Amino acid sequence: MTEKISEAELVVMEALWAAPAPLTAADVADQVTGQGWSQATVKTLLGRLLAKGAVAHEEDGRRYLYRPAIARADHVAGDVGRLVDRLFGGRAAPLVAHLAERQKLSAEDIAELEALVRELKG
Amino acid sequence: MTEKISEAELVVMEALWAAPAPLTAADVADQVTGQGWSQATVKTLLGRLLAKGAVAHEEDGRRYLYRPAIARADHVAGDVGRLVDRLFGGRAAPLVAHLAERQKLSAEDIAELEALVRELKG
DNA sequence: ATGTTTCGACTACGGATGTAAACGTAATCG
DNA sequence: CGATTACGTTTACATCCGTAGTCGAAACAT
Repeated sequence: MTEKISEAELVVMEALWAAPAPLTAADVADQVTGQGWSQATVKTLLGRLLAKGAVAHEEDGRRYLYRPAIARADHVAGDVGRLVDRLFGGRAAPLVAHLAERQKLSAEDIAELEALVRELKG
Repeated sequence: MTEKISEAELVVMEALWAAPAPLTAADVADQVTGQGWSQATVKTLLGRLLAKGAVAHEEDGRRYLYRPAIARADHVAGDVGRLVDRLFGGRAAPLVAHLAERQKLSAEDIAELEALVRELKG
C-alpha cells in the first residue's frame, strides 16, 4: 500500500481530491490544463494510478468514473515522513527549525504558528 | 545549480558532508557500507554527482579526492522547498500544522517550537 | 621488467517516469 | 447502415535511477 506516487501522477490525484464527485478521464484532463498534457497522457497516468491502487474506478456505461483510493492527508503524511527521515534524522522539530530560518515565514505564518503552539500546549 | 540529487546519490553526499576532509572513492565506499553496494556502484554515483556539479574533485596523483560542492543546508532547503510547494501551496505554516497533528511532536519538540516562536516574534 | 592491483571512464540493463501515438471496440450521428 | 467519435488498453520511446561489470592505463610489487 501507499505505493509511490510520481510528480505527474500527483497532479492527477490533486484533481481527483479536489473534485466533489468521481471524474471521467475527460474531466480530469479538463481539470489539469496548464500542464499542457494531451488526453493520452492523462489516460496513461490514470491507468498507472489504477494499477498502483491509488485511485479506484466504477464503470459508468463504457467509461470509468475515477475517484481517489487514498486520502490526501495520508499521501502527504507519507511524503513528509520520508523527507523527515531522509533529511532530519526522523525528528520533526529540526524541520520546523529549518523552516524558521530558511523558509522565510511570513508574519501571518508566525502568528499561525503561535496559535498552534498555544493549542498544542493546551 | 541545485541539480536534483537522487536517493542513492544522497547517501554518498551524506558521507562527504560528514567527512572533515576530502575523500577518495574508496573512502566513500568504506563510509557507506550498510548499503551493500559494490565499489563500482559508488564510483558510478560519484561520477554522476560530479557531472551534476554536486561534488568537486581535486586530483591526488592518479586518483581523485572528492568533496561536496553544495552545502547540505542548501540541498535540504531545496528539497523542503519543493515539498512545501508541491503539497502545501508553498506555505510553510500548513506543514507545521501537519507535523503537529500527524507527526506526533513530543513535549520537547513543542517546547522547542515555543522558544522558536518567541524568538521569531522578536 | 612483468604480473597484479587500482583507478577512473565507459558500457549495460531492468524498472520507473514523462509524454504520447496506435489500436480495438462500442456508441452515436446522419 | 456506414462514418465518426469516445473510451480504455497496448505499445513506444527517451531519460533517469539503481546497481554493477568491463576496459585501458597507471602504479606497485617482486
